[in-house]
Amino acid sequence: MFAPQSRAYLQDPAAAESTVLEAWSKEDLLHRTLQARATASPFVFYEGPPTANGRPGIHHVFSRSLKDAMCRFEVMRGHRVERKAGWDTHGLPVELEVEKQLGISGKPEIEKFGIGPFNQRCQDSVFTYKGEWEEVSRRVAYELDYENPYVTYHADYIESVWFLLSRFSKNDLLYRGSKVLPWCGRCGTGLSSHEVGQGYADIDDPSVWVSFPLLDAPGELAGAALVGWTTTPWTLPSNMAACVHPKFRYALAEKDGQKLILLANQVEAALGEEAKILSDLAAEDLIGLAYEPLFPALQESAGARIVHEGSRQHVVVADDFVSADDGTGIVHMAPYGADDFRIAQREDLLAVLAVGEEARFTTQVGEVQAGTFFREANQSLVRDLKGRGRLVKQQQYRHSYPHCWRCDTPLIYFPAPAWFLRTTSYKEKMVEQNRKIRWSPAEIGQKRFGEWLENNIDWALSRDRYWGTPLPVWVNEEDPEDWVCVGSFAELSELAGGLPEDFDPHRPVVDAISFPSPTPGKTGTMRRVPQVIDCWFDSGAMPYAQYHWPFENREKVAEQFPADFICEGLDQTRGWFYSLHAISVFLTQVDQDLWSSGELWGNALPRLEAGGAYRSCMVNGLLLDKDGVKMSKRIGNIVVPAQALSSHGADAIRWSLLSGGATHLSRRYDDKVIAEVRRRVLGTLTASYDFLALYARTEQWSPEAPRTPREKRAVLDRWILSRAHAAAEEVTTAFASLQPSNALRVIEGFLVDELSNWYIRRSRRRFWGHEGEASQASAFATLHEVLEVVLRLMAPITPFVTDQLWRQLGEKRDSIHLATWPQIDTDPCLAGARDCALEEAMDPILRASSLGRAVRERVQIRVRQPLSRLVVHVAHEQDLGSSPRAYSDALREELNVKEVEWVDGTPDFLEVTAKPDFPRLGKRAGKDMKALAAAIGGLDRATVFALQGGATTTIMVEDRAYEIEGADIKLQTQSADGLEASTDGVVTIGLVTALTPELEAEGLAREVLNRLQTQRKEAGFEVSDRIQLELAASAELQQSLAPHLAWIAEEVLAPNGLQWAIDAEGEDFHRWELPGEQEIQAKMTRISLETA
RNA sequence: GGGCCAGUAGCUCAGUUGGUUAGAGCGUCCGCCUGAUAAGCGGGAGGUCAGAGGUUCAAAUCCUCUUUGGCCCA
Repeated sequence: MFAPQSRAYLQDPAAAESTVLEAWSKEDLLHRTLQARATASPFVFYEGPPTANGRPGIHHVFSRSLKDAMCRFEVMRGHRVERKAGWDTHGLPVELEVEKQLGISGKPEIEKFGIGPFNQRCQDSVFTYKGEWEEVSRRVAYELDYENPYVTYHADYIESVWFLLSRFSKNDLLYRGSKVLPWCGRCGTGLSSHEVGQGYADIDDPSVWVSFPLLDAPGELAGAALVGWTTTPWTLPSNMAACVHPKFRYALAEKDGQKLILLANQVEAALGEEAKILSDLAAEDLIGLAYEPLFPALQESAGARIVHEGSRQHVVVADDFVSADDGTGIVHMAPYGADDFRIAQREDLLAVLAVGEEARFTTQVGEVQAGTFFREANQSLVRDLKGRGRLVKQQQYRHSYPHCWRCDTPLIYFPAPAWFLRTTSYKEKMVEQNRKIRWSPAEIGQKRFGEWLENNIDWALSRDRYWGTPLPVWVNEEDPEDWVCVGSFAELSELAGGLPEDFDPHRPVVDAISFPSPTPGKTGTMRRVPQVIDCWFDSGAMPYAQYHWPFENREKVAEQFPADFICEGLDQTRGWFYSLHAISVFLTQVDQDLWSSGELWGNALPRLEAGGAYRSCMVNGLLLDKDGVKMSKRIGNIVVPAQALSSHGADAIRWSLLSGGATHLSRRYDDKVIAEVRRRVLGTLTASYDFLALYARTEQWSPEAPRTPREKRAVLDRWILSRAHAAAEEVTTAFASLQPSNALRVIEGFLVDELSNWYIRRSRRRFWGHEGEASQASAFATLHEVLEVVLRLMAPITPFVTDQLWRQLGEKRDSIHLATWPQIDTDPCLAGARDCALEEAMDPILRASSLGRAVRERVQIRVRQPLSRLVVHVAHEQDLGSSPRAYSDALREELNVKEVEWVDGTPDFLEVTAKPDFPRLGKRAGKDMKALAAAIGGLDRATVFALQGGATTTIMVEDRAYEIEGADIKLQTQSADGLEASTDGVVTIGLVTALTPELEAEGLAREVLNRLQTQRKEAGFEVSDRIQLELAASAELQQSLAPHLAWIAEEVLAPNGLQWAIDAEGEDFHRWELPGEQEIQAKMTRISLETA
């Protein structure tokens, strides 16, 4: 108890923290915390699973500190917070890493290697950095249960995912379609967007303007042709429609007797100067018109593939994706493009491909033979069109085009078969449910996430990959429309007549399972589709799959759903935030069949709360380096968590990450800022504790000592307790409203300014008993209580140092993390401690002392020199809840004056002017405000003071009368002559600076005392050591000091008084200069307690 | 190209429902204090609140446009 901590902690925080960590693991703190809250109401937290095949970075420390702080806060508030860890283990990044390890690349090589061995490698690799993750988590005190994590590749987890998919299927929300992917024909695979991003290169393509003669066009459009523009002539055989922008204006132009239609401002660029504009057209004039196809209908040729059945073809449609910047404002549409495909579905267009998965033509088109590589067809297609008079213009066009990052082959955009979830069918429910989520910051939910939901498109669920949850869909070989989505291993076992022992649902085991069609009247074998599912679905399924719901733990999930709180990075908006939301809204609000009977497979199925998967969501921004540059391996500005933690300690890092700026903004990580936090915040905290501990030790104060009732404590004590109450209230609000950085600001202000720099500094003498025993007891009790409050307020943020200090504040204490939060209405230290009147009264004191120091500096009189009198005037003093005059002593000591004089009425040394209270009068006066402000500014001194005394006055603005009372004005005081004065507009002080010989002598005495105290410290004496003291000085100085010798002796703990030395020549004598060209010498020796 | 966010002192950031002296920390200069602080305190200098326009008696705050940066999407 009360061992010093500050020095050790600041010098080597990592060492100090490791001691605490050892204690936690010895005490098994995590489990004891859960046990202590076993019957408490749950606060549900979901851990967003990280991928363990990448190393943890400092940005993970950021989000983990946030999550941990919020959870610790809720635990202290009395909730049970289960913290199940989780690992995201599937997906492309894992596969790419394994490909790199194996030195292979691309799907053909993976299949050559074998899907089984490949997936085994994936599974082995996903926990490569698991140990590092756990260590970083442990080291930053991210309290998480790593013993029972959920793992997305575990069979149980996958089975839950299958169940959810089968529910989508049973609600007819799972369907097969096509998805346009960037596709490499050589590798035979789709590429993810980040792969595409790696492979852009400049390429020359023909840029062609092609005419589409209208069929059966009305009026002046008869005989006219649309002009479409494209840089991919190879897509023209698949042309299915022409698209205009619904808001653009088009022109009917004439050139060489041909009537052509295109954007008005592109006429000259496309057709040349000789073209004439005949008339202006709106998009509506064109929409729905049919035109002559460019090539014979593809659907009739063998080898072409229909990717979207539709009843319309070769018509004009409209969409606002059309750009006016290049081209003609009329876009040729073919099924090789995401926009094109989307519009084809909406407009019921027939979409037919002439190019297949190998990026080669699959059918003959004109001179182009089947088997031609797509780009090589460009030239002959253009020649063909030219020959038929359909080519309006041609150019070469250099542009940036995506290439396969593996083999440099130009990519095509290609509609591949894919499975979708029809999320659009319940979009409104998702939007509505989102409004109930508490977002921090709110605008992410309303805007970024909300608008993303508004523009929801069906979830493209399938991936043509290997390492992932297999899509549990089996299709009849003979009839593609006969398919089934399997919802459990038992169901699969029943269909397939048994499963292998220790069934691993991954590929390729699952691919081998086939069974006869279960559909009555159907023959044929059911085989699994080759795809796996988007791993975002895996992680979005975690509320259920982490407990193998609904196969097990039904009650548990009912309790642990939804989450009260989740917290992840901004990049999760379209990731985890969405997948959690989409699945939960479907399951709890769309799938009524599931819940209608209240049971499943004969066992009770507790209904989950209808709605989203989380009630509140905190979003954090990116972490940049100290110069605001994104961290990347390439630049080498990565901050390695282990290094940062060992040099600064976790507390300082946690504090600085949580304190700066709004959490959702990207922020910088700077070592200097963290070192500053360590000094300013943690240094002040430990020093405040050390102060208490030092005097508790030397004065033998015990926390068990009877406590002075609060009403009998000194006003300063009651003031700091009241401030602690206010701080606790604000901190609680900040945490509860998901704004932890506000909490830190409040704590810092309270700790540094109010507790350390005012309360402790002003109370020091009381601790060593100079103000009497009652005052000492009151001070000890108060500081002990306030430290207990501030430690608990900080515990969620800086869990190490707070626990370490907490355990020092009493005998054999348990961890602070098992303590209860300082609730303002129930905490014994805080309940009823708020005294606003007292706080109001302290404010002028703080202002006056600040002003007083400023005046002393201006007139160059140091604070050690006593002055006779301080005059203070406080504007509106009578409106304060209690009088600041109660703190006269604090002010007197702080400014070292003999007397504080409080003046009221109309003090002579003040000039005073009035200003209107704008918020108050603005509402009343409105447009007259300016005139009224001028009139108030012109009020004379007598009137202003009269108003302060309760009188009223009437001010006319034109013919409107305004009755003005004291509360309507604010005083601006300025000091006049007579005193050295200063003002901040509220408090005005005057300092009498005249020095008498007595004051000068006392000033000298204090100089001497200061030198002696400094010497005591330099000599390494304990604060309670008694000393023997010999002094030497001139006769003149001896005379000046004479009246103060007893006082000096008392202050420096020299029980035998001061002796004047005859001979001060020895080495033991120190010599100091004093103001006034005086000097003094002293010899100091420690004496034992017995002789004292 | 679209959406969202941000731009306040040299740096990092506060700034409430619009209210008239725009604050803090760091840095810098000057001074002070110390029987808690590898510290601390006070003061000075430092601001076109990114720019322009608008609404209002009153704008850092609300609206529009411009501009710069970040993130997401295409």
